[in-house]
Amino acid sequence: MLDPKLVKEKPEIVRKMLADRHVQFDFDLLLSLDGKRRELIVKTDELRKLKNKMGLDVATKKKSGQSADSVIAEMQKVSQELQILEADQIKVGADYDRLAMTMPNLIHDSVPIGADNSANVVVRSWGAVPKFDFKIKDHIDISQELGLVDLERAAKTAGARFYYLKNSLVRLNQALIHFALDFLTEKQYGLIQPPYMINRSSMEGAIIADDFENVIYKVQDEDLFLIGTSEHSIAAMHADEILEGKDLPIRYAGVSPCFRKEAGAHGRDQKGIFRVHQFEKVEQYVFARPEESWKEHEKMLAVAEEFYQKLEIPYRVMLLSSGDLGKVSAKTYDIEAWMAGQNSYREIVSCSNCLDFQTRRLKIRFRDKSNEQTQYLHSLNSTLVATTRTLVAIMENFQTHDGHISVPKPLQKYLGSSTI
RNA sequence: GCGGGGGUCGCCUAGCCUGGUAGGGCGUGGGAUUGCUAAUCCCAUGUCCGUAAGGACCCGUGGGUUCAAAUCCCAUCCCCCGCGCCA
Repeated sequence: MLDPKLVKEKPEIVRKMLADRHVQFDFDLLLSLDGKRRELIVKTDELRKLKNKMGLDVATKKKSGQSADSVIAEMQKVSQELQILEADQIKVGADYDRLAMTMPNLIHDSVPIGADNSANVVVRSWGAVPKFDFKIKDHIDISQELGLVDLERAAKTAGARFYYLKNSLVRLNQALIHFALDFLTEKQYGLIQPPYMINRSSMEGAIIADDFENVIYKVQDEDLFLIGTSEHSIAAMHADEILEGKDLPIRYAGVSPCFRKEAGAHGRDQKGIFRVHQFEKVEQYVFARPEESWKEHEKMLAVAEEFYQKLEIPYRVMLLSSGDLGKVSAKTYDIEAWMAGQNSYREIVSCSNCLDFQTRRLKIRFRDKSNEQTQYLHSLNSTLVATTRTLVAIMENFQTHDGHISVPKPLQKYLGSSTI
């Protein structure tokens, strides 16, 4: 959610953002609702003032033994009038909120302007693309031949985009998680294993309405939703809190399964475990002071890059354009890993600065001294590792001529072997 | 799941029975006083609308009763204690 003051005072900034993002949004309606909303606030406030004054009058009269009947009769009228006006105010307020909650975040100046991902910019590349002196396979073939994934049976029991991991791939999956947690622990991140289901109001803090349709699974008959990432749980964790400035920045390493509908992804990455409804992820989530969030953003990206360098997975860093940017994010870097079997770079990390967009929705503020004005924090999130996609990269890049997989060095100790 | 207790403006707490401006303590900031420190005293310390003056809102949440609700009634969420069930 954007600062209502900014929306009112500098609408041209919002209009430019909407144009740059190429989103449909009825901003004029929002402005007119905002005007109505303010107008009704003033009117009801005045009526309440009158009512409060009369109430006092009644109390004083009664105490001194005088009759308050005429004031009470008058108050009755005012109360009725107020009730009607209040109903109006609630309706307009709700309309405004509903619309305002769907408005995307501001865009940072450094973000390239463009309609879609074709305007994304390569920031840098790391690592040499591996060369093979034999005919390489993709992760589907490799995993089938080594008995590491069963897609057919998963289709039978759960549907498309599910999988049974088997044998050493189960261990490799766990090894990635274990390594990622050790890696972030060393960097002083606090470990968090969050609720995998959260209620609607918490979920609304982290995401925008469309996502409920396209990515989030709902639990039947309960006010509960399966998280699409631990980001959702962790964002809401400090809702309605005032944090102490001395504790900032707060850096969390979230670990959880992630559940995603993948609606609208029909036909893309249909087979294999690249795009699935469920996977494990270790996530970086940071609450920072506003003036420090851009520094933290670069830091999180650097942490993610270091992780893939340790795994020796070649990658490139992309800066997403305005049209490709997620709605809650003001700036996003993706890390795309080289995937030999697909002969291309594919997304494995998304690193975003959401500014005060999420914290404003969730009322997460801070201050240095208890009598100071509170400020909204900035929140940032970045993948450290989403296991299935990294498993794809490992299987494809580390395949050997005899049809096996060599295990990246940092994972060997967790796995207890150097090949699969 | 059942029975009992509870949720008050950063933290603690009074008020609820008996409806009528939410009071106190702590913390924090400022000021006064004081060789220094400490102690003491005064003021400030939530959200929203407003350029401001000012005003409204705020007692877990949502309804209801009433001229008027922190207070009475109903529903609901969460926490604590006991019982039951349970990996």
